Amino acid sequence: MKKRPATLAEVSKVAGVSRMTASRAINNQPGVSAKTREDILRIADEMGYVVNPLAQKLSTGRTRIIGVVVQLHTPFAADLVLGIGSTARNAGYEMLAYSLPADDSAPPGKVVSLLQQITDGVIAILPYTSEYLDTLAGAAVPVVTVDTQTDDSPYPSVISDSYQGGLLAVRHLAELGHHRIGFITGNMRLSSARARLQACRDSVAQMSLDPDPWLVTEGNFAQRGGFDAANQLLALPQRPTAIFAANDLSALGAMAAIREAGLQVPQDISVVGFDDIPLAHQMHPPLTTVRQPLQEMGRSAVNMLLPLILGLDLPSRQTVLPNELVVRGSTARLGGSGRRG
Amino acid sequence: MKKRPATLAEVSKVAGVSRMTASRAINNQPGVSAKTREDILRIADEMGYVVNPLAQKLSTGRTRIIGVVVQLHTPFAADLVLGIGSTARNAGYEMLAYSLPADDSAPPGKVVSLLQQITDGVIAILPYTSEYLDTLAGAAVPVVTVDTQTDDSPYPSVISDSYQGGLLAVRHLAELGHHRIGFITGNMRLSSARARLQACRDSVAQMSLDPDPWLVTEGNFAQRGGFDAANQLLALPQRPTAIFAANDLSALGAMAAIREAGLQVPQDISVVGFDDIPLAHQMHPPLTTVRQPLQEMGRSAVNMLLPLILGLDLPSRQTVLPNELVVRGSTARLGGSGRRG
DNA sequence: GTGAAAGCGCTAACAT
DNA sequence: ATGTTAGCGCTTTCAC
Repeated sequence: MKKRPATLAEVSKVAGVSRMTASRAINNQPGVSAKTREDILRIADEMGYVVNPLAQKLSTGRTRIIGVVVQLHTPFAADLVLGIGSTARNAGYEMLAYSLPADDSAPPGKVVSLLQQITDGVIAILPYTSEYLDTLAGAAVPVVTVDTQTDDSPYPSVISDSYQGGLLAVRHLAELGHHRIGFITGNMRLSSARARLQACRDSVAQMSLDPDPWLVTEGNFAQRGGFDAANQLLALPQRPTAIFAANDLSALGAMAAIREAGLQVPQDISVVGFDDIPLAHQMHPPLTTVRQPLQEMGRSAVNMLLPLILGLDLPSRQTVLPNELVVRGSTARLGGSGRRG
Repeated sequence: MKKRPATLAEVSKVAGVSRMTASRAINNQPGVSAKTREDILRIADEMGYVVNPLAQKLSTGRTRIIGVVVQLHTPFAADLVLGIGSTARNAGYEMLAYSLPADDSAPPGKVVSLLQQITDGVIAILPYTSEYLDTLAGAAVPVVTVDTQTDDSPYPSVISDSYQGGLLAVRHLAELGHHRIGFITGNMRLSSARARLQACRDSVAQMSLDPDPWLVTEGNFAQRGGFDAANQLLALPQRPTAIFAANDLSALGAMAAIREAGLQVPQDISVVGFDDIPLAHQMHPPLTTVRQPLQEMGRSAVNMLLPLILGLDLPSRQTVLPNELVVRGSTARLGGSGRRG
């Protein structure tokens, strides 16, 4: 227990060379004879030597660590971090995550400066309410943001295409024969919510679906909002045969409302969500939804960050990834009695 | 963009004092006149100065950062990390998380040495299959483990009391009038699974429940295992009126099996799980289950780690936290037709 | 091919 | 109350 790790100086001493030679050997740099190098490597290994990235950073400014700022208890966090971590590792970087507290209480400046002193670059996955964005501008290391909510970050960023995802959802319902489709919006302050709604509007026009404005109800991306909005839809003189909720949480709320009204999903009403949270496929029936490619988004973020770290220019400041429709049991052909058709 | 953060030397120069004086002022150490201190702090603030924890570590061996090793995509991770993070912050520490890859591919040695060079102490939340434990023994910084699975870590650790939790579950069912209770075990390699089973056995004996050995079926902590085990139970000549599954995933599997058999939860069979995963309260009916106090476990881990960091002795090497029964809709009074009684 | 010197940003220990 | 020296572990630069 508690034995200090070996230092370069110790290794070089045992090997009978200078620290520099040892450093060169260990970092695979030229200027060391094959034999010397081999000896040094063997000794270093025996002594369990591992470079101290901090000392390295102090000296060279690099640690080969990338930092992630994220609220870990957020539904998207796990998959994004997974994508980031594995991609980083493949590129020879390690990843360290800083989890923002739920209450926005951590001084943004502190977090960023902490991270930039440890890492070579930062990927920020930000709660949309945060003012961290401003602080990021002053960072000494490159920053890439991943945005699951607003779709309009001013920073080099990775987003998914909410509009395209909305299209996917509505088209799926239309193909099942639905033409009276209710829509539950998200928090309209977020551009993702607006994009999803716009996709609906455009689809309604292009596919000549029922244009009744009452079919658009306002949710807030929360379960309760979905529940209330669905109840409004169900109370319409002519209720919709399908509902597209702007996110899965709203969709769950909607399904609850539908059940409480004595109706069945998907027999009486089809429901589509957006996000594919883990819960989605565990529901009864499992939820048809639009999935953001979270792991891919994480990977893309790393792939944008690495060139920046090396001081290279970025081909484009924004990577937009397409969403994917995941068809499950909550949608069925209009009038069909079985699952889906 | 990209402006290097201010250094202590720069601040002290502007303030017209030596670096030491500035250092003392900024670190709230004695030996600086009130006025000088105030000036320095103001200037530091204006210049946006923040200590470089790496340099600090190099010099003092401390960073006031604690590290967490965890698989972030694991169900318990989020809550544990939340508890760790907030407690650490309250104590004036920051938290950085290293996420273990799913495939056990990260060389344990590297991870630990990386972390110990950046942090003052490490909290390890380990996948039970890992050999990280061995490596932790050689760490240069104190290590505390949080164990949601095995209940028997050789390190200073925080665990929850599986035996007590099992008692809670069975007693609840017994109080509802059930005396023929089926049990679905977990992966018996894990002591948590063994403790939960033992709690059942002891309860059966003490509460004079039906001792039929066929009522104990083997699961594996996975949904599929729960499904299969439940089918065995349902096939018994005299099937149980209640099932206690060793974790929520198994319980979900069991509920699916029950539904497929044309029976209803809780009217025909009550089901209790263990863990209180987020899904549990979203099920239909929502699952009655035993909850591990994850955030508290995180907090306890920090509270164990901090004294160790300061070189103090620990009152006890293991903190055992009680679990809590969360009664929801999946359990009902035997014979009662309504929800629960 | 190898080594000595200097410095990254900071602080403990020892002056003054 | 303040400053000076030395050194944490490493690498860059320049000399040999």
